Amino acid sequence: MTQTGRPRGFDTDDALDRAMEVFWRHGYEGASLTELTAAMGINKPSLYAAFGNKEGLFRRVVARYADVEMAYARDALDQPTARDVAAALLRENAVALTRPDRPAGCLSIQGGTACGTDNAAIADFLAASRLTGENALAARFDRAVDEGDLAPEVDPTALARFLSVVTEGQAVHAAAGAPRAHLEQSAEIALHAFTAAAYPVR
Amino acid sequence: MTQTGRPRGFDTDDALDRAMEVFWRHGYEGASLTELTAAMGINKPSLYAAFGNKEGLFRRVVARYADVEMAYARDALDQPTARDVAAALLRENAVALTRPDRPAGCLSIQGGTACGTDNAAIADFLAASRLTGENALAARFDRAVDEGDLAPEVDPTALARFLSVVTEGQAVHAAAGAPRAHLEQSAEIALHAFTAAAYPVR
DNA sequence: CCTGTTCTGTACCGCTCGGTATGAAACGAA
DNA sequence: TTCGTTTCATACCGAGCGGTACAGAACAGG
Repeated sequence: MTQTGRPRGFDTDDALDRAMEVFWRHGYEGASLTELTAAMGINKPSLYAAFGNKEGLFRRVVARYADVEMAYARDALDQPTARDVAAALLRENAVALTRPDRPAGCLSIQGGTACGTDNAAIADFLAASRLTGENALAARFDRAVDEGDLAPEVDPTALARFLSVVTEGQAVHAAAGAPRAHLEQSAEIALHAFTAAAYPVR
Repeated sequence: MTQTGRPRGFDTDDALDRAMEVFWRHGYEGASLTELTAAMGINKPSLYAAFGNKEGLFRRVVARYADVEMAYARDALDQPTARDVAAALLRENAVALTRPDRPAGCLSIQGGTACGTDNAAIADFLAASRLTGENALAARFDRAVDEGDLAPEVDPTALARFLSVVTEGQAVHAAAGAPRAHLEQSAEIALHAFTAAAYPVR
């Protein structure tokens, strides 16, 4: 069906990328519609027509963030061994959190760890989004047990949880201005720990 | 000097504790003066007379939080060895983040990881507050090197940074609703990693 | 008692927030 | 050209924000 009416004057993905940077830098509540529309180059009615409301825009932004900015986390799952998965994840995480052309830290943490009473749904949504990644990691380690890469006595979900904790801590540190080298240093120590826990007999 | 005038109708520390819970739960920006004064049982003019303004109140709250709620972190530094310090810190951290009579997580993270443009000073203040703890930890590990507890080739600040990353990640996880057992599980894995990094020759 | 000082409660300020009514502008179809 | 449809820009809405003016109430000292 050919669309009728006046054509949209902006590209949706471009607008989402501009909005992403604002949410990333200021969080859900800290990002005002004034600042969002200014960054996106559109007016409020256009935003509401395209995305419903502020929360709808945020959810679209987070979905795009997961697609584009978190690709390295999905790619890490393709590594051949559990140790390689952990290494790729932690190292790429340190790089992603300190990209000079992006705000420091992670949208999923910066976006809404602390939200007002009414916006508790935002914090829950982000927590669920992070949990999805953690579960994917646990599933990958389950597979590693099946493949004989990990010993049967190790707990795949515990390993995934530990890596999730470290990546989130890295994000907090990065948002506070920690340089990439510091994060990489911590990543290597965490990797030692992961190896010790994942390959106990050695 | 005996004070003149009408006596204050509320206890400062009690009021700070009530305000702490509100900031802890909703963050700096998410906590409105209406909610704060309601929880503290006072009116806005009393708040402004006693604490200056919202930011002044928050700084007093954070100072009290560090004194009262973070005592376990200072106590951990008194452990005899670096490994015992790390163990006490990580384990007590897991407990503190999931106390049933407190909001989940940590005020220092929940309070203001993401703040609006004008309140960037709040995020910086909290980051500096966390860095103080990290530096105290590094100083403790420096001492451990001097005492021969840690080998000269280990990097005390790197160890402190790693523990700081883990505790902050635990705080994020706890705020998302993770149970205490999950945090303790991750703490043990991190402790393995710490031991491997801190006592390499072994 | 009266006076000076400090605190308390009410009622209010300007401002910004998220969200919207409205009419003009820009297209495809006929 | 005219129409139906969709998006655009302006201007506005009620509500809640952080912060304050003001007058009365509660104390100590004289």
